[in-house]
Amino acid sequence: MRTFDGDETSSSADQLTLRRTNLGLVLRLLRDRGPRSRAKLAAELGMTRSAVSTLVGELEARGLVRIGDLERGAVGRPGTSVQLDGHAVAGLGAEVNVNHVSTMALDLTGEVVSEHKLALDAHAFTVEAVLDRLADLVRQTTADLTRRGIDPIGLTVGVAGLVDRERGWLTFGPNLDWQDVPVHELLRDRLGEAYPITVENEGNLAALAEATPGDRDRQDVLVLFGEVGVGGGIVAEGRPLRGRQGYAGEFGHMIVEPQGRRCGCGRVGCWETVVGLRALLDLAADPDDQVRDPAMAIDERLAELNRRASLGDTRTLDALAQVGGWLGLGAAMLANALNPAAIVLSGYFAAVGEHMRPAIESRLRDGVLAPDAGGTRVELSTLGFTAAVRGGAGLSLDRVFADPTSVERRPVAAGATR
Amino acid sequence: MRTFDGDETSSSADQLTLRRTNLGLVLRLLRDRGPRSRAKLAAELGMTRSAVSTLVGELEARGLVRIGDLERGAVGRPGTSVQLDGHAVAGLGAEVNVNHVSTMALDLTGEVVSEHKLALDAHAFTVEAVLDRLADLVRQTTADLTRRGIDPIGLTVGVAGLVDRERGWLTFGPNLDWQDVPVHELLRDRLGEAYPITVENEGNLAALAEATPGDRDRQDVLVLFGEVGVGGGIVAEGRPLRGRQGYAGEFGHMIVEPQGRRCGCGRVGCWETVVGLRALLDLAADPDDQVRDPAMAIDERLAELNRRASLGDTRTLDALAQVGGWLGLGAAMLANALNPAAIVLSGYFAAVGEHMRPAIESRLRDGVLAPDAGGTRVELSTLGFTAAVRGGAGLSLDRVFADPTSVERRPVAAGATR
DNA sequence: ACCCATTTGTCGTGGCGCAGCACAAACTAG
DNA sequence: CTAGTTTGTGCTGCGCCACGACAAATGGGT
Repeated sequence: MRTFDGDETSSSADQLTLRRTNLGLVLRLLRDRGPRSRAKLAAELGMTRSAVSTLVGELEARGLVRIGDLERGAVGRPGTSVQLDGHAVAGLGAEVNVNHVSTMALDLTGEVVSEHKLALDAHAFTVEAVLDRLADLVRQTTADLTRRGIDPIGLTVGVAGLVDRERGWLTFGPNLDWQDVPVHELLRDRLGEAYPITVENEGNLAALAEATPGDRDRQDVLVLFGEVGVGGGIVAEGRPLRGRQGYAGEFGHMIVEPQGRRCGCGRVGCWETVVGLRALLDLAADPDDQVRDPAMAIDERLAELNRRASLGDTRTLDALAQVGGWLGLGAAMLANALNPAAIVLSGYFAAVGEHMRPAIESRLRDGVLAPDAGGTRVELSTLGFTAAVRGGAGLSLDRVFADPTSVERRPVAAGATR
Repeated sequence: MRTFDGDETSSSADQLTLRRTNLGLVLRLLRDRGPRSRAKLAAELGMTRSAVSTLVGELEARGLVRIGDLERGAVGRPGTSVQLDGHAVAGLGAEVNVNHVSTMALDLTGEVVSEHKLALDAHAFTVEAVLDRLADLVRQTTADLTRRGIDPIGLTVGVAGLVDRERGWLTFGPNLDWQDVPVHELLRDRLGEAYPITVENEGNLAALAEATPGDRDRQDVLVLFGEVGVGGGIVAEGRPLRGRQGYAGEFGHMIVEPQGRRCGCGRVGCWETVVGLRALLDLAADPDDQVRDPAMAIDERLAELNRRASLGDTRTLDALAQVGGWLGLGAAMLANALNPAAIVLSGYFAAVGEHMRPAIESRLRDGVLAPDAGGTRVELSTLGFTAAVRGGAGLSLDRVFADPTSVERRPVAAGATR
């Protein structure tokens, strides 16, 4: 049984909607299961071959798919493979973080087309100045696209903080020390209206980057992102869980140790006081240790901790086990509440995660009521600090997969082969 | 922009799907916003009046709506009001709990058509015997419907424990002391295949009962259910959040006090050790107090506590404040993670909730990072122990709202007025 | 009492999109 | 080289909604 989704403001469906739906269905099938012939598409979608042919024809006219090689079967006429074509459009992602601003462009096939990053201490600049830099980066990215003849289809901006998506405001960003910033408006002023701009919470975008569309086993994902602060994002049934006001995913301030240490937010016993980067460094090293030297890059400090752990240094191992235990405790609470397929550790958690994993998994197994921890796996992110921009670019692309008619038909190039 | 929802196994959309969608759209609009004329429906859905007319005609032929009174406007021809008709179909809900089995039937308008309950100590019977009793109750309920000429459209069974929805099994039910029970199959054997039977987690159903379809402010709801054990359910964007294996909502075993008391599940410091009914009774009364007498009904014991609290008994008030504080702590953690519009207290929490509310709300405000607790309200459920069956019946009805063509056309009654 | 503006509901026509069917094209097996 | 199989593309038909026209039903003004 199928229905249109009825969550948006109710607006009826007509023939055009039907077309849009089926175009999107074909496009998503090609994304999720790879290139295949029109006949196979028809069989898998339960349509006739003729209907699929016209759909593929329209997608081709919009530059979204192209006809590829022949597909030989056992017997019979070979089919012509249809595959996603990344040369028409790309989705843009951008991020405003405390330490950097960055952008990424993904084409329809998920390939990175362009990537830019600028280290930047957000505290040292005004909001306007930071967004100026970000806009510069976005312009560089779109210039890369223009050079290749690719159209930017949308920009999704991830910011560290609480986002009001409807207005496109960052309402509360304690780490950036921003408050009530109309990010959407400020960026539109700088970048124009050539493509839609969406503002999202960084954690949600990172979580989306870890979820894989179409893969049933990667539709319910929880991302835990550790730096000095701890945040995250939730993807449930393939969709970001934002909550009523878009504030979901603020895991760092769950209170896990009521008699514990004071947190930067003013409360006592927040989860990030025991699993944040500072907690690990406090446990693993004396104040004069090099790994606590602010002048040293965080990556290098984490590498040094990994080196010590690999050499069997007990203090380091104990510290990692202790933080891992706390991490596992919180992970277990979230797993009891949400039963995700995977909890993905990102940020510094990923960097030293291999050594924390035993402690985390043991606490998770012990702490989750469902047998076998409800099937929740612990994974280390491989996306590093690009998770949010990647998720943003992916979210921008979703518009095309939901409605391929949002991409214009291209002029009929007479015998154009490339 | 609209699309078909693409989460189910991909299957393409045709004209019939289009019709189904628009029929459902009309039906849901009538449910969510009440009776209105065809012309108003057309304006709100962005369709033509003629299209709406045929849709309403078809819904009428299926007995789902009926033509009501005239609707006078300021000027012009008055419209005829179209409204949901509850006389054709009803959704069934059922529940297997430790202390009772129960059923409920809701008609399309949400009215209770039939309700049955049987007190029953599940531990004293075999699985088969308990389901025999439940099946009896369901048969009584459908008999009530048949007497009125109403068709049962589906049955949703809520069970206390972890449910594998695809197979319809209760995989793990510690409170019932059931394990790997093929509930779906056992009930189908007893009730036949006249209507589809679905098995769901009790907490999810209770949460669905608290959420209101169509109301934007009641689409993200968290239900906390307190008895001896503590459970709950999550509704996000109007849909139950079940997690990868359907185990989401097991809040009672989140570990909040690592050095605390041992829980019935074998772990230490589970939330239910500090907010479960036993914790409240331990704090509020000496062992020989009447409110701890197992012979006394729980409702009466709670009423006695409420009475003492209202009279200003400090020990009772302190106990409620302390449990309320722990309740608020857990609520804050969940609110940080999920940012619901409302946290609904159910079970015994609702019974004594008025006296715990100040403590809960204070902890919630303090413990949630988002300003003003992210807009999360604390509410007391008024549904009592019927929440799960009501949610189940509502979920059964959802099939009709999603696809009205699943209800058969009725024979054309020649001028049958009644 | 009558006319007019306004709104409602219905009917007929047209366009669009998919299903069903027929058919040519392209291949394998023997 | 033929038979059998599979693929992709026309063509026709049907269902559904948009659009426009029209009759029906009302209130307000004269």
